[in-house]
Amino acid sequence: MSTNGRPREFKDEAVIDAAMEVFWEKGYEASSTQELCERTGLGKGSLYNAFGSKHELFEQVLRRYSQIGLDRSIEILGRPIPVKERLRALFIWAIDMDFADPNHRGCLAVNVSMERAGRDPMVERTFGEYLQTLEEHIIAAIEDGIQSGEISHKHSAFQLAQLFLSSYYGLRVLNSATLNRDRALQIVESTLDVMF
Amino acid sequence: MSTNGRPREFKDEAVIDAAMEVFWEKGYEASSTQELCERTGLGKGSLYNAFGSKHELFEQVLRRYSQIGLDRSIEILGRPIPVKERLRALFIWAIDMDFADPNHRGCLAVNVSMERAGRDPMVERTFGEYLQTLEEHIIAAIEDGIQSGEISHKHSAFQLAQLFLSSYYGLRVLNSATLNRDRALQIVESTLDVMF
DNA sequence: TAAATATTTGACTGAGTGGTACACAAACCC
DNA sequence: GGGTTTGTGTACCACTCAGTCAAATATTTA
Repeated sequence: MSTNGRPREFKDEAVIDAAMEVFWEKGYEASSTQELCERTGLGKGSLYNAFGSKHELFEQVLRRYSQIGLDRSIEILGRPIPVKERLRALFIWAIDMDFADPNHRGCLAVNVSMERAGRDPMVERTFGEYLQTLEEHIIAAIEDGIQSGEISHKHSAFQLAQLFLSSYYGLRVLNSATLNRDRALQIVESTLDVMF
Repeated sequence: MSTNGRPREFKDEAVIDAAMEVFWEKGYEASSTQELCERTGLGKGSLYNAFGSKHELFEQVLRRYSQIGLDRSIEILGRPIPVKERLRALFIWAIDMDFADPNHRGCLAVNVSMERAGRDPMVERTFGEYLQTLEEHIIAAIEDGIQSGEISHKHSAFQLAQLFLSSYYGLRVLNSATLNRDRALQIVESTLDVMF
């Protein structure tokens, strides 16, 4: 094609990961380009040359975050254990994430979806696509459980998946305010207990 | 006490309501003092004289929002109808709020709790207190239902209340991304169906 | 009317914002 | 080596941010 120029001194992936930390801690608005530069190690010129704008960098961060979360969720939902245990594992993984960081920064995707609800089509689209894919996998897992007889067919897989998803995200909202791991685990048990 | 000076030309309540609209649309960070002044009709001096800082004004907004929501929730939970219908009414009221505004701004308290999760003790405290009070009233309503025989005592009121609350807030997260009223109503029916 | 007090106004501050311009550096191809 | 291309570092841009302040104004009490 064309001759090469000076090679980049960084890997895009590493920069996106570093930027992710900033957006995760501060949210979108409160993350300044200056801090983004400091934490990624890039100068402004490099950062803007490579990513175009704060918002485009943010888009890549959100896509990567969603992809990682989705990969992990799908892995958990595919484990060779009872479906109820897979759903419990998904809950517990989320709780571990919520309480892993000392300043309980929660879930980046949920945080920014709420922060920018109704004003950022990119965020709505990205989070919406993520949700749809996650839902499909949850429905599939529950359907497996119904077919194998593990789960009663009193409710449809679709109904149960919806209940799971709303409870799953509600839990994370509650975690941001109540900050109590044991309480979160109680909610998980209640939810699974009522669902099955 | 002391002699009066020039009287205020505004009612605090009206200013807080106007500021609420701004924070609701934009979130905390993205609401500028300038827009706050324009929409409240106050000059900067008056606003700072009366409320001290953007953050203190925000605190009053959040308190007022929570109080209004709590009053309404308690009213709904006290209606002389079956408990299941009260919980359904609470769900539907929330959905109506989420979809009332054309740019679906959602729930102010949830939005800012997520936006400022882990970085704003005032928000955590205010939302936490609100949640605790709401939970108490939901538990009381469900206990009524259990005692009257409307609800089976297969699960405790505490368990069911937790499931309701997580599903309730999860629904609002999902609403911010999927933007589909019918879908939200389906989730409500699924949740109530599985719960009872 | 005059003193005392509280509120309003809007210009102003210093720091910080996202983003740009451009000189310079480092690679490739001939 | 030149010529081209791309990346980097930094000074700089116009603008916005939250917050301040002194002067003007409106009220009550004396």
